[in-house]
Amino acid sequence: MLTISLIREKKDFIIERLKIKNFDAEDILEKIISLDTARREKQTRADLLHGEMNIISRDIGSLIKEGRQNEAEEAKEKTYKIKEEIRSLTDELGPIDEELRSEIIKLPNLPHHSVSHGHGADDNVKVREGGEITALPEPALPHWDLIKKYDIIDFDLGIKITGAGFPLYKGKGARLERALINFFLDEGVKAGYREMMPPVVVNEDSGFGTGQLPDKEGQMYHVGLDNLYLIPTAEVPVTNIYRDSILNAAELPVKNVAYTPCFRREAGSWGAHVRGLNRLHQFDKVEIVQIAHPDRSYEALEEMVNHVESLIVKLGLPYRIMRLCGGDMSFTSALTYDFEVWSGAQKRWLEVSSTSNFESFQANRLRCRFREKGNKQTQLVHTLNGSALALPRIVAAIIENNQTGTGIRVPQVLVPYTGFEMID
RNA sequence: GGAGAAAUGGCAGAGUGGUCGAAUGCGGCGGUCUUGAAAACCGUUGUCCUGCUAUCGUGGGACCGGGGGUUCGAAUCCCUCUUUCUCCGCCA
Repeated sequence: MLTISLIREKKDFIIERLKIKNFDAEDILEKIISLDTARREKQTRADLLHGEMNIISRDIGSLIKEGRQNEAEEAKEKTYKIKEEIRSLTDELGPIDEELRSEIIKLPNLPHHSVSHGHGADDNVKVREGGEITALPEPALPHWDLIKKYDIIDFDLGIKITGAGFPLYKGKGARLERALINFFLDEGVKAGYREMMPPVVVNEDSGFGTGQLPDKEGQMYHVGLDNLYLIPTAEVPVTNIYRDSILNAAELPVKNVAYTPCFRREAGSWGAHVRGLNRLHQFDKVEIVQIAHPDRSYEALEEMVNHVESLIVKLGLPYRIMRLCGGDMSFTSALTYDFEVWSGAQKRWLEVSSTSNFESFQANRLRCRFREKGNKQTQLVHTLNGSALALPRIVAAIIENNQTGTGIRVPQVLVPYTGFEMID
């Protein structure tokens, strides 16, 4: 959510920046500014009347104390009209506030100046790449065949238990999954992140705080009876730790890492490219989250990008890092890097991490601020997060790229975690 | 799930209708003293909205778990929701 002060002061700047995201903000901004003006005018008037009321009420108090009943009654008479006026102002104010809010949350975050204009994935900019794409023994099997061949992930049983998109990990498949989770968490802790294990269902306030609600309501599983949501990412609970809080500048940056299962309804997004592990309703992910000082949030982003990259390098997967163009970026992000690994048998790049700086966009919704030592004023923090990493596509790439014809070689860094070198 | 009690500033904890944004203590910050530190003493100490001011500031308003109500006036009374605690029941 953009701050109202920015909207008031930099309307034209916002219009220009949002063109990068192919978003026409002009009409919304006009509306916001006129609503805001009306709101302030009425609020000021109401405050003034409240002030008057406070004075009269105080006087009535002392009049009664002094036993001057008649004068007190006269003063009461005076308040009735003022009270009524306040009430009608308040009644008008409610809908204005509501509409103002609903308009403001329609505005996406402003993209960072390095973000290029574009309409979709084809316009993303390759920042760098690494690893080697090696030839696989023929016939190279896609992961959905390999998992059956070695009986490590079972979609049919997942369907039986729950439904499509809820796989059952079996034997060495389950061990591999757990090994990756532990490896990612350990690496995060080594990099200075504090490990967290948050709830995986959240309330409405949390959903709103990180921007899933109200616009992406249909993407989350909703527990109607208790009005709770299954998290689509650990970003939601972990960032909401800091909702409604004021941090000391000295505490920044706050760095947390968390493993959670993630739940996504993925309504309407099934198609040709989502076979097997490519898209699931439930999957495992380790997420890194930082709360940073605004002056240093891009350093933090850089650091996070390097961390994610190091994980992929250690797993020995060919990868590339893409800077998303305006059209492919999320609503809330100011700058996003996507990490893609090469899936040898599918012969395509799979997105395994999205690492973003949200600047103050989430912080404003979260009301998460910080204070510089010796300074009275608070200002909004910057929030960042990134997958480090999302498991299913990593698993897909590992088992496709490391197939030997007689088995699947486990990456060396994982062997201490799995306890075996081959899946066969 | 049943019965009862409670929710106040960073924390502890007063306050049961009238200058209460809120006593007091602790903590924090600034100062005096000291070679330095501690102790002691003095001062200061929330958030949000808004007006004025180039700035330090300063005026007004709101906020005592959330929402609603009664009243000229609510931290204080009423309703409701949420949460916490105690007892009982159930239970990984």
